[in-house]
Amino acid sequence: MPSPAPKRKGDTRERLLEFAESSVLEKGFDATSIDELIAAAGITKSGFFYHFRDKTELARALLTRYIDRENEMFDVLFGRADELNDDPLHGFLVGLKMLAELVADLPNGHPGCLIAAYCYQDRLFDQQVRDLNAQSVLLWRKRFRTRLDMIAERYPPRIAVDLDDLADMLSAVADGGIILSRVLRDPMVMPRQILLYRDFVKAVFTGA
Amino acid sequence: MPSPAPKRKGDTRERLLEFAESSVLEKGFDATSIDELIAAAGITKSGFFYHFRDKTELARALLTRYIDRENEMFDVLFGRADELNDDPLHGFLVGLKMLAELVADLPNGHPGCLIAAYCYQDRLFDQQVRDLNAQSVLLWRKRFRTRLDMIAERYPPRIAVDLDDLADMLSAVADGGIILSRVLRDPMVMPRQILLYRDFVKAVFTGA
DNA sequence: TGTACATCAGTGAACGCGCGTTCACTGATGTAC
DNA sequence: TGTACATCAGTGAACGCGCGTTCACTGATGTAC
Repeated sequence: MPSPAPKRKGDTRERLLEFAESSVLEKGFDATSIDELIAAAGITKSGFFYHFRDKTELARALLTRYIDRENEMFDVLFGRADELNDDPLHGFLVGLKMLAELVADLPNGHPGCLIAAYCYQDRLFDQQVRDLNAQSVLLWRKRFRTRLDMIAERYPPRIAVDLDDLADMLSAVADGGIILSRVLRDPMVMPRQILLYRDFVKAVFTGA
Repeated sequence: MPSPAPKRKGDTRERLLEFAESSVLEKGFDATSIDELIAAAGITKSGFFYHFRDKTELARALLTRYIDRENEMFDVLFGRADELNDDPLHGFLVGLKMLAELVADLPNGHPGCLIAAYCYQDRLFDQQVRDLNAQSVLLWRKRFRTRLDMIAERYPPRIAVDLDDLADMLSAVADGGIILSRVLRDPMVMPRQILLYRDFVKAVFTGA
């Protein structure tokens, strides 16, 4: 039953975060002014400070929201891939393909990685934010490392590589691919890099 | 013969660029104030505007300087690698190893890629800067693509990959590796990613 | 059911500071004749 | 060699605007009894 559009609680805050995220990815955190956010959201400045104690709280909220969303995306994606395959290697390869397609289907290309954006504005943030950043990258390393261990059990690697490095490489290729796509204004570069990483993983464990 | 330290022309400007570059890589362009640059260089604000018409001219100068330096670095590096090897594959592999060692030897890790920093502050810059950015990435693609073509002539690829993508992957892995290194505060992550890319190239052309 | 109070989601006005930029000026060095 | 002028590498003071932040206040909704 369709709820009759009640004044949704937390809606304004969510909209502020939404505007802020895309602005931060395009101009950086410092250049994202509170004025432009409230203009977009249609409230006054004091309204902003009702939702966020100060600008650094916005930074934190933005980052945790991003990390949570990204983790959920990986859960769903590789979860679905595993439902279709009970072989860990094939599940991973299918998941990577789905990831590439997901990004390829975005009309304007990947909107950008907040971790990367924050990383190049490091000094603007406090230790808490920097730690959140590091933690999330380590979590992805662990996530993919676990997966690679499972694969290596059944498929002894044909190429001797460090599996932590191979796990990291997905993050690296993704972040690097996003940068290339944005700079070249070619949305397809990033998904093609993901597929190239996929070729590498296949080569490591199957020799082709 | 040691020259008696004449008042070096262009010295102040160069120092301004030096301070600016490291500040931009740490905080971003917008958060890098002219005040902090002149404080570091020991001149007044008007002195800055003698060297640069406005802040966007600083942005341009910073970027062209960075691109030129990076290109020269690649010339020297792969030039030396080729002197030691007349096989194009081995020359490339040696060059990649030298690149990894170069970065591994930096005491504080890689200082960051200006292309990436600018990319995440896109909206702050004019079309000229964005075009410079894109051009330099295309130049690296071409540089490495040419190299890969030479290799492919002698070593028919064992793994079917697009050579433009494989060329791009070096940039992607480098930029992504820099981000991981910075976020994790582990300088070795980036060189290890370069070496992993090296393993992939070797696998593509030799099957191991 | 009515009343009292609390909470939610803001408004409106004011603040001071830092920022990029402009302008008229200057003292030392270089160049033409 | 001396003089006139030009260029180089800045100085010093002032500008206005935008920024993040604060503070007292408000009108609508929710909750206790």
